Amino acid sequence: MGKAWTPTSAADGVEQALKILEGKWKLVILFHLFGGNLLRFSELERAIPAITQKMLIQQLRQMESDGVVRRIVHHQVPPKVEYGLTDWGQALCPALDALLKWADLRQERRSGD
Amino acid sequence: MGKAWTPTSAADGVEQALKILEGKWKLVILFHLFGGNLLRFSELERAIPAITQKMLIQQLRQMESDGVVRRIVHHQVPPKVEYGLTDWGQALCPALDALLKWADLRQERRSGD
DNA sequence: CAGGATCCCCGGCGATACTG
DNA sequence: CAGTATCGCCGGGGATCCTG
Repeated sequence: MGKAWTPTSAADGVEQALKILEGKWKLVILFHLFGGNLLRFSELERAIPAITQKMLIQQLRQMESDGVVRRIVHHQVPPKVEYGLTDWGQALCPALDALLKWADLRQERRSGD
Repeated sequence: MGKAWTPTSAADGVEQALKILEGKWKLVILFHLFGGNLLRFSELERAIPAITQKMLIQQLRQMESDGVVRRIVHHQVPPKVEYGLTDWGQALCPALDALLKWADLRQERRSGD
C-alpha cells in the first residue's frame, strides 16, 4: 500500500502474475466464469465453440493449480463437474470488468469512426 | 450502458479486444507505458531485458496499428523515437491498475502461506 | 459426461547479423 | 539509435480417437 510506484519494480511482480493469464484461452474462460458463474465442462465447451476439449481441460487444470479456478465434482452416475472461480480468482473481477469496459469503448470507436 | 449482461454477448466483443493484448509481451510493454510514460526504444529494451529487438518492435508495431500505442518520431541526427499510449490506450489504465492490485494480492498470498 | 492419449502442424518467438 | 532481414526451434495449440 505504501509502496513507491516504479514501473520496473511493479512490472517485476506483474510479469509473474501475467504468466498465469498467458495463453490464448485463459482470459476467455475467466470471462465466462465471471460473476461467480458455475459452469459445467460441456457448458464451457458450448460457450466457447472455437476451443477444443484438450485446450479447455488443459487451461482449466493450469488455472486450477494456479489457484484461480476451482473444480467442484458431484459424484453422480452421469459425472458432473462444475468450474468456478476461487476467492483469489474473484479478485480478478475488477480487472475483468475494466477490460470489459475497454472492449466496449472499442465497439463505440469502430461504429463512430 | 443499458446493455443486458450475458456472458456470451459480452465474451463475443471481449474476445476481439483480447486479441489485441495477446502475446507474451504486449501487457508487459503496456505496463511500462502505463501512466503516460514516454519511453524511447532503447529505454524499453533496458526496461525489459528479456525481450529481443525483433519482438519489441513487432509488438509495438502491432499495438500501434491497433491504435493502442503511438509512435513519436523526433527528426534528429541521432534518431530518437518515443512510444506512449494513445487516448484509447490510456483507457486501459483502470484495467492495468486492477491487474496490478491483483498481482499484489498474489505476493501477499505467497508470503502469508 | 468428462476427460485422457497421441500425433502433428504451424507460427510465435529467439538469436544473430546487418543497415540508414 | 532505431530499426530490418533471415533462419530455425520448439512448444502451444488443433484434430482425432479412446476410456471410466
